[in-house]
This record gives sequence, structure tokens and C-alpha cells, in this order.
Amino acid sequence: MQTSHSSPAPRSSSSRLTAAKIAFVSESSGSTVPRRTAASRTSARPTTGPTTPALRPRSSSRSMHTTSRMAPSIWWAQGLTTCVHSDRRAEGPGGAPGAGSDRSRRRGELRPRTPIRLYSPASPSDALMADLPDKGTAFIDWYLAVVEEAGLTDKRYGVKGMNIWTPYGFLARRHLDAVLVREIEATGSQPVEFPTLIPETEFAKEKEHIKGFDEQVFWVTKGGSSTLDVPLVLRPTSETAIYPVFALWVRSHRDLPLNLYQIVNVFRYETKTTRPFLRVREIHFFEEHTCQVDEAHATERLRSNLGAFRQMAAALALPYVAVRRPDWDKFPGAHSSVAFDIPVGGGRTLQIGSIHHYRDNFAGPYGIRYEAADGSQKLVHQTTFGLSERLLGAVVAVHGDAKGAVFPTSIAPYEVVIVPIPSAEAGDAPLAAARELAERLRRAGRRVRLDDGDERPGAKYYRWELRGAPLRLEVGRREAEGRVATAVDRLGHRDRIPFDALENDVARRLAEFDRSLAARARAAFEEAFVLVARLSELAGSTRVGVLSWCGSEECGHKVEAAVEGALLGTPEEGLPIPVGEPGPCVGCGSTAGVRWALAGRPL
RNA sequence: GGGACUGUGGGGUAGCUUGGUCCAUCCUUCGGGGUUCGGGACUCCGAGACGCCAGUUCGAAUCUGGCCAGUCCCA
Repeated sequence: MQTSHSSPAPRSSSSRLTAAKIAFVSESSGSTVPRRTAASRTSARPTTGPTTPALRPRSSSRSMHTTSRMAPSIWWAQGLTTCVHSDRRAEGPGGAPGAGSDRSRRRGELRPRTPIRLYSPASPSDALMADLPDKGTAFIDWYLAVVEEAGLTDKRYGVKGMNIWTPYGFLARRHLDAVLVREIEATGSQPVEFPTLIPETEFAKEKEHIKGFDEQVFWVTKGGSSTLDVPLVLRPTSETAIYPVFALWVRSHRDLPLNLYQIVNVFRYETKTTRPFLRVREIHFFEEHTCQVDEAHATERLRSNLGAFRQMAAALALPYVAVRRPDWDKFPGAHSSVAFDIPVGGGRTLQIGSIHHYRDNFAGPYGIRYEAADGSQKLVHQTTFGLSERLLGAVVAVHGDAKGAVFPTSIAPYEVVIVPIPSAEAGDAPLAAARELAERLRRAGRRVRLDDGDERPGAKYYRWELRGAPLRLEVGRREAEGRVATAVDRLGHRDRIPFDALENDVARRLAEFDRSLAARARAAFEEAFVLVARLSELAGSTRVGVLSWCGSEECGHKVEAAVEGALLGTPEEGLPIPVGEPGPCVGCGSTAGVRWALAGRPL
């Protein structure tokens, strides 16, 4: 099919430049942000030229139900004066369902509508709350609505699967990257960055690897109007970019181990439906590549990676299972692969990272040899460790709730949001107090945002809950006079924080919030697995199945057919339910070589 | 790879079947003014769209073709 020459060049680059000029004014550095700068006033509106195809909204039958109101115009870049308010029905005259003409009714039949049950309020006060699809019954619609309405991404870009990192999403990503960098460097890995383009001649050296990625690569075949002698691959991952150079760098056992990582964008031509952060064509990718003296050291390196990931996942409060993938689902070219899977509800799972043992599969074709202490020439054993922006999607998917996103403080764009409550009688006091608190928290190293926009306080509460800010400080007349702030965390815990104890109490509240968030995620995680003794129990299961498996591919495929998903592999770490010895294989009844395995439906 | 469907302001929509009453409806949004502010404020004024290109026609958002973009289903 489209293996070569598939470069979906956007039509009108000039119109996209216009889009790029949209002002990104205020999401930046954390603290106080002036309302409505001159820049935002003048450049906020994209020009509506005769044709701006790249900016056209994509429409779908689904999106009409989901990301309705408050789509990301650039309210997030302004003084945040707009509100999330929605008239809940959008059914003024003419909007009422069923009131259309014959034609529209006919069309309604033609267009299969995803039945979306809107969040059903549990109490009258909740009725005003979330206007999001229900997370439990319409997960993907809920997810899309949250990432867009929270201002984490803008997918209105002319290339499918290539979305825009808006300021709020970019900040979250930057903090996420910082966590990854901190933990991987703690294990002695060093940063590098290799080029984006790979010559076809290098790309083609490892057969399994190419077979795995061949259908997913974007090709660069021309420079200007002349055809390139050697076509270039836009890296779908960087093995083939890095390993020819490793062959130059590694000469002696004294050069080993070589532990390097990079955080770069990689490109994969996804043909299926794309989802922001979860399945994209331009991937924000973390990849560690190492060379070790032998297999034992490589295994040790992977053990170290497991430890690093444990720390990363803990920082994100994400419970996960480390699962050894079956042979037919290994990374292309790997000897073995262990993936990190998380349940995201309804029996669905999401792979949020993986580590791979290559043995010398790549070292051979790429000639990565060293002279050992005894003078012999040996091939290195290699490992890799891969993570991506999916981690951000996972944070939304796991922690998010009926009110929207929820960020752990480790990667929250703003840890603390301060909302002043002005009133005629209080005058400037609330705002002055809010400024004081913001400045002190900023000095204390907190990421803080003072929301002094024009909206009413309640609108700001809803917005920052949707956006997932861990802690909100409310400062009105009472707080200003009593010098005690009202603190409400994203899980609803309410507290009072004396101005005098601000820095310490905020730190304590944030720590408590993180613990609560982790506990909530952990509780859901523990409910997400179920022991399964028969294949028939897998059909329609809303949990991840834990079953006995003989290890054969044949039985593996039986399992996959039964779950209408995948046999994820054998759990090695993190399975939250106690299991004893595996019983007979659910596929063939054999008791020889049985091991536990997980069956789920990858998202 | 095969099949089906959809494209109307920033977002969601009405209008399309039967072409004219449409310099396109309503909600939201955006800009400006005023009054407000302890859980999604109100008000006044203003702004913004028929995916692109051809064709049919006196006349196209509406019909036809191609293209582009997107969605779903099957392999």
C-alpha cells in the first residue's frame, strides 16, 4: 500500500502559519498573569481568509455529542475570561431533538449515533456540574471531551494524528519529562539526541525490525524537486539511527556499559483511528538504548529500568502490571519484551511503556563489537526502554472523573490555583491578599497561578476542576480579614490554611492530595482484574482476565478470540490479586508448562 | 485492502428530500460598554460559516462529478 511516498503534505501552509500566529500569551510561567495583554487582543483571532482548510474543524457524528460547547478557542491563552458554561441542552428553538424536518429525521437514521449517556447527577447540586459524557459508559467520548476542554491539546490540525500541544498540555508534558529525566538519570543514563532522518540503507539492516515497522514509516524521498539517491525514513523509533554510531563508539569493554536516552519525536503512519496522546502519528517519545557486555548485564539493566519505572509510575500515582509479552507480540527485533499495562476500565488496557531485551540481535547486523578483557572480540547485548506521551493520556484516563481531569502534583501545570473573590464591600482586599499568597508560594518554589480573570468565582472553580488543578485557594473578604485561606483540593477535601503557615500547609495539603489520589487509583486498580477458569468467562468481561495458559500460540489465539482483544502475556510484577499455582490451560486443559497470563482489550 | 457514512461561524446546530422566500437559524463563543462577584452572572452594542474545484441552471448551502478532510464497519 502506501509504504513509500506517503507524505500527507498539508495543502495550505500559509493558512497554517496563520494558525501558528495565534497568541500564546498567558499559560507560561506559573504565577500572576496580566489579563488581556495587547498581544492577545490583537492577534487572538485567526484570520478567516477565503480558504483555511487546515483550520477547519473535523466533524464526525461522534463529536457532535461530545466536545460540544467550550471547545478550545483560545480561551486558555487569554485572561481566562470566558467560561465553561453551557446551556445544557443547546436546544433553543430548532435545537430540540426530534423537532427537525422530515429530511433531518431521515438523516438522523442514516447517521448511526453513538448513544451517549450524559453524566447523570447524583444530587441536585451535581446537576450543574459536569457536562461531560459518562466515563463509565462512554469512555472514549469522555476522554476526548476532557483532553480538549481542559485545554491539553487542540486536534484541529490538517494532518490526522498530529495534534497541537497547547500551553496547558505542554506544561504538563514538560513536567512529565522532568520526572522521566530525573529517574532515568538516577540510574546513570545520559542524554543524547540523534537526527530525525534515517537512511534507508541503515534502516534495512535488521530484518525483523523492518518487517515490524515497514508499514508504519513516513518516507522522505525528495529534496526540493530532486529525488534523493537514498530515501530517508522519518524515525519510527531510533534503533537504526543510533546503532551504526554505537558501532563507532563502542571499542572496548571499558566503553561499557553504554546507557543513553533521548526524548524526541518519532513518526508512525497510523492507519487506524487516532486519539490525542494515546494513538498519534507524531509521538513524543522517551527511549533509552544501552549496550552491555553480556546477557547477564543486559538483564540487570532491565531490572534497573523496572526500578526506574516504578519510581516514575509512583510519581504519577499510576498502578500498573509489568507483563512479559508473548513471542508473537514482542517488539520487532527483540529477544523478549516486557510491557507496562494499566487497566482503564471495562476490561480495556493501555500499554504505557515497555522494556526490551535485544540480546545481540542488532549488534550483529550493525557490528557493535568490543574487545573483551581477554582480548577477544564480542558482540554487545542491548536493551531499550520506551515511554511516551501516552503516560499523559494515562494520567487523564486513570485519575480523571466526572468533573474532568485530575493531575498529580508531580506533573500538574499548576499545583495551586488561587481564586480571589471580589465584592463591593471588600474592595481590593481579596485581590491584594491573593497576590500576596501567589507571590509567597512562587518564592517557595510552587507552581502557582492566580486566576484574576473576569469570571465569577464559581465559574473558575468549575474550570480548574475540569483542568485538574490539585489545590485551589479561595480568598474573599473573610479570608483577607482573618488571614486564613480556604483550601479545596481536587478530590473535594476542604481545609483552612492560615496565611502564616501558608508554605508548610500547602505542601502538606498537596502531599495529602497525592496520597489520596494514589489510594483512589489503587482501589480501582485492585477491582480491575478477575480470575478466569474458562474461556467462556472472558466474553464481555469488564475486567482484565487472569488465567492459566500453557504458553502455546494456538491457545493464546483462542484466548484472544474469546476476549476479542489480546493475550497480554505473563504478569511479572504488580498483579494486585493473589494467585497460587496456575491450573490447567484454559485453551487446551494441559497442565504442562502452564503459567499465568492476562487477557484484555487494548485501547 | 473492501464497504458505508459525514463535511454550514471558534464549538454545537437549523435549513437540503421538493433549487429562489437564506447578504443562512438558534445556542455557545469572541470583541466593546455597564452593573456584578462566597459554586457555571445579567444586560446593551458588535463580530464570525455553507470543505475545495468544476458542472447543471436564469438562480446552488441544497442537484451532479472529481478532489481534500474526517468517522464507522469488515479483512
